[in-house]
Amino acid sequence: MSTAVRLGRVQLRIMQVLWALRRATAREITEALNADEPIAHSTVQTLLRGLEAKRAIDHAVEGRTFVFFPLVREGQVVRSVTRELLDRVFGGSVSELVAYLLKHENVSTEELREIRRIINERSRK
Amino acid sequence: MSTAVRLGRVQLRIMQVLWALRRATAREITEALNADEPIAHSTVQTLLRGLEAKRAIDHAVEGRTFVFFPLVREGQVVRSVTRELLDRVFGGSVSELVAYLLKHENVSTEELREIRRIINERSRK
DNA sequence: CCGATAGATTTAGTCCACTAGATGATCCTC
DNA sequence: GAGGATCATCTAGTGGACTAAATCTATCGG
Repeated sequence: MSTAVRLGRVQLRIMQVLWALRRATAREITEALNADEPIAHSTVQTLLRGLEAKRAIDHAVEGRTFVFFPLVREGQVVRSVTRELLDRVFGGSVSELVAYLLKHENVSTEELREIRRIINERSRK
Repeated sequence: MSTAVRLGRVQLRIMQVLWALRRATAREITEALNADEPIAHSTVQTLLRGLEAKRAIDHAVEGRTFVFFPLVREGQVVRSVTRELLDRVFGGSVSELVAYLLKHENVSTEELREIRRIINERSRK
């Protein structure tokens, strides 16, 4: 079973930037993050080293710059973090989670239609 | 907007015991947790004080014992932790999360039927 | 070559969850 | 009332995420 891929809040943000850009310098990542919330470049650099230490990313040297890229796929992380919620809070029951979402989260009619479509598609298989 | 109710892994476990039992002594909580994973009683006591400090629980003195009970409702915590996943990973889109669940998590036919039922019920409103 | 600049690395500190031993208070039994 | 059991509190340490200043290093323009 692949490694658990445990990430902190900002670490996840960084991974998302990396998944979107496929490869990016520390500076580019800092700027992308700063579009949402202020963060010091040095902080980003520290977190990048942390991510590298846990083998979530790696870097290539390009001229005098490091270009970072993801080692783990987005799917792996989405899976482990979703499973965590599912197991811890909803006893592993997908239908309980779906029931909760439909009952307590605002879902637009388009979203509802979309969900219905997904279910039909799924049933057909 | 009510407080964020931020809990650690074991803290959540404790809250779940408390929600189930409505009220329990530290000893009872330790035993309940030890059914799943080993944990020292003193650790549980420390965590209980932490939960009390953040106003998630309170206690009443009963004889020479503390009887703990929840102050926050399960719904509040479920909501905040679900929202967190929804926002951080699925861009706040319920249908994306549902799509992910149906595509990547094993869902039994009974579960699928159940989900379909929930949707129909929801649509009817 | 020299300074400015941009990047990488080192170092340090905060905060929080979690862990658990040691100590102290209280009660129950004999 | 002495000894043992039970419970609460105190103290301390680990580890991880996050923060950012300070420092080192290499390159480029002149």
